[in-house]
Amino acid sequence: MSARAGSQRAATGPGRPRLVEPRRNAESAAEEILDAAAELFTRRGFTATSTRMIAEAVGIRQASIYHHFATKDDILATLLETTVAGSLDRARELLAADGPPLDRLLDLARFDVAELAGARWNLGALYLLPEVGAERFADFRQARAQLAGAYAELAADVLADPADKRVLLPFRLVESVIMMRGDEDRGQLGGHTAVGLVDTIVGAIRILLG
Amino acid sequence: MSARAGSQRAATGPGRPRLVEPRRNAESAAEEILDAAAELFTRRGFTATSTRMIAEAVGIRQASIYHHFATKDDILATLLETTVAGSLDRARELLAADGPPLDRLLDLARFDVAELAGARWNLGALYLLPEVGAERFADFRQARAQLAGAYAELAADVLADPADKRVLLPFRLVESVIMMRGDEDRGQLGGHTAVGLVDTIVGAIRILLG
DNA sequence: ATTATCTATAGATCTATAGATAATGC
DNA sequence: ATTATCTATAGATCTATAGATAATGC
Repeated sequence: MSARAGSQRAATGPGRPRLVEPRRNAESAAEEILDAAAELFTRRGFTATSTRMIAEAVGIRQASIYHHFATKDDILATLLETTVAGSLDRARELLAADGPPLDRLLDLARFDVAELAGARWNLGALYLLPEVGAERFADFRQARAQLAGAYAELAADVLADPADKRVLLPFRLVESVIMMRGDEDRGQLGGHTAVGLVDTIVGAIRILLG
Repeated sequence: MSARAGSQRAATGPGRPRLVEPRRNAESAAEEILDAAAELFTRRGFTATSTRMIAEAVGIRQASIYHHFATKDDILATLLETTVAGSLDRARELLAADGPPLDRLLDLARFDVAELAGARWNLGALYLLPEVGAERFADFRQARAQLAGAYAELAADVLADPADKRVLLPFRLVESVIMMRGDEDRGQLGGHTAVGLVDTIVGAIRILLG
């Protein structure tokens, strides 16, 4: 039984062989492309990342990307949708659930912060790309607005006052992990790590609404 | 005395005349370019904004930009440095000042939040551009890291414990105005405005460190 | 003479398409 | 036959430079 480091895909299957063996942790060519794009889009930005760079990071030719995605926009749209989907499902469950609103809010916050802090790349940084303001990504923006709305609704229940402007803060504290990770990646978060700050952020939400 | 709407520059002076009259609120051609670039970089991003778009927003030809800035990078570097300089000066004054650390921290926070919320464009969004990670902008990143350090130092004095991880939160709460304004610009901040949240954010910092 | 603009363009991209090639699968 | 890759390239940019032009200032 020959061991292969990591979980790179086998280089077999239909189609003309690649010039270079697969090296990304991914289960399909499309996922190799998404993984490389996630790394590059979060580090360098969307427009500043060319399809050639993505292809080189995967180990295929630039044109081969277009067998899996019709446009470069579609790659970003796929990344945005898959990263928000899990949080939004969880938010809807917790909105409909019973129990103290504070517990449900902190549950949601812990889930999101852990995901943002622990993902292989700083996927939350995709939300901050200015290009996401384009009409093409309106569906994603709406999903994210619904997630923000769920945070506000739970917080309003905790405070028993929907007019209290503090209802907006839990979502923003969760988002702050994105900036912390960005600074961490550039070695500018002092001795801290985003992962080590999960409890601090969740604790801050509890204090603020207490 | 003939009135001229706004404070556009007069179209006189040395040099070949423009094809179109100045229309930006600015005191020099360089500042017209910076104003247009600030609007476009914050809305669309750096790489996605071409020098031609900036020139059209000013009312000059694309090549004319290069009489005032040697490269496109220099335009962004100028914007970054001018926006962080005021905060950093204030932070240094407050670090050296007497008085309760909490008062000084809240003073700094109020100053920064008000500036971020009230500026003509969402200049804070420039800090979030992935392109700012490039070596070219290392000076700016260092200045911003020093600002973050000033917040942490004042917060550590308030808590009388530099190891308390909450020292990192005031700076992040201030930054959250950038995201709020971004959502506001896209009509996704509900009925709120970033300006209307200044007191909420400063109040949250007080609660967290109390 | 100096200045700030203009026109024109070189050279380097970048996205996406067309069509060839080399595997597997039936 | 189907699939996934490859090579080649069209057409549209984009940044920056070269040099002409039309003002003011001395």
